[in-house]
Amino acid sequence: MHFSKTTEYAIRVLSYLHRYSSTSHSVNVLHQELNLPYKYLTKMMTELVKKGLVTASRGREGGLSLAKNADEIHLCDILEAIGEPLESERCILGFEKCDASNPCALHDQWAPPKAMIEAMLTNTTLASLLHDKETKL
Amino acid sequence: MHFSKTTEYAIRVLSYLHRYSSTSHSVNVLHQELNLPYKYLTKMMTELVKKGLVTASRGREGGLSLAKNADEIHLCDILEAIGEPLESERCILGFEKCDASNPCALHDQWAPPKAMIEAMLTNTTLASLLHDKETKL
DNA sequence: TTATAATACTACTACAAAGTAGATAAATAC
DNA sequence: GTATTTATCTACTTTGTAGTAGTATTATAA
Repeated sequence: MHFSKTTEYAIRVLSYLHRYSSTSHSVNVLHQELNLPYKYLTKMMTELVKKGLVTASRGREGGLSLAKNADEIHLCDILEAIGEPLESERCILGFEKCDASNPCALHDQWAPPKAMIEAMLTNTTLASLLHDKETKL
Repeated sequence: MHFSKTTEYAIRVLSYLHRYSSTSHSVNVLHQELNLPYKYLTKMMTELVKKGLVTASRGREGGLSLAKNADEIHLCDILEAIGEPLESERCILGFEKCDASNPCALHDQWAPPKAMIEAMLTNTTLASLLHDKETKL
């Protein structure tokens, strides 16, 4: 009942890119500032570039920055880019088909928390994360 | 953002033992009825016996049954026995220390869904799962 | 043009969860 | 007592995620 490490990393990196969006940042900087494994980060960022969430520029003064406005990037977009999509149709007990007409034993009990998680992931944007206070990334 | 396979299996098996609690059931029966891998199930059930959720009796007419009343077994007890505890203190972004006074970027947004999940897992008992209708296990 | 700072690629290792295989031990019906 | 049915133990294989290593490629500042 938690995010994958990769998802944690992606959210933190993209939040950082948004918070300090006046310039681009190299993988090395992200590695040091966020204390994430360098090599793993390069792979992940390459993936986020391919998925269109991040733009990369090479050479001196190059680096990474958000490819869209922060209010256009929802948490669910990040999960999807990482390969951990919402799976809103996925059954909590692992059944192939599970809905109100043919529910698993946990279907009804799981519905409210599930709806709340999905609402949070679809409504929360990068921009909305940093409004009130300085938070750690 | 999902349960481990082992947790899924455990919930299903314990629900089955409750629903058909008039008798005990061998691992082989559970394997066939619930379509779960036999050998994996034997390991898991041994663990649930050790943790005190299930009683096992050997020999002919032996098998497995619930060790407590179904209204005394909460979902969180199952998760804990399986080794996937609630981790209510665990930060959604993986930080060691994360609370209201020193929050991560997602702390506030995650709080409501988190509370709902925990309430569901602590309030739901095996007995409460099967009240209204026949559900699949 | 060239040194360099950066991304991008390919292949490997480490570890835990999931699943498999075979042998052993206990209880009971007969 | 014995055969059978059952749980239990030890060890192995598989698979996916996380993380590491080295190199190639690209862009740009000087």
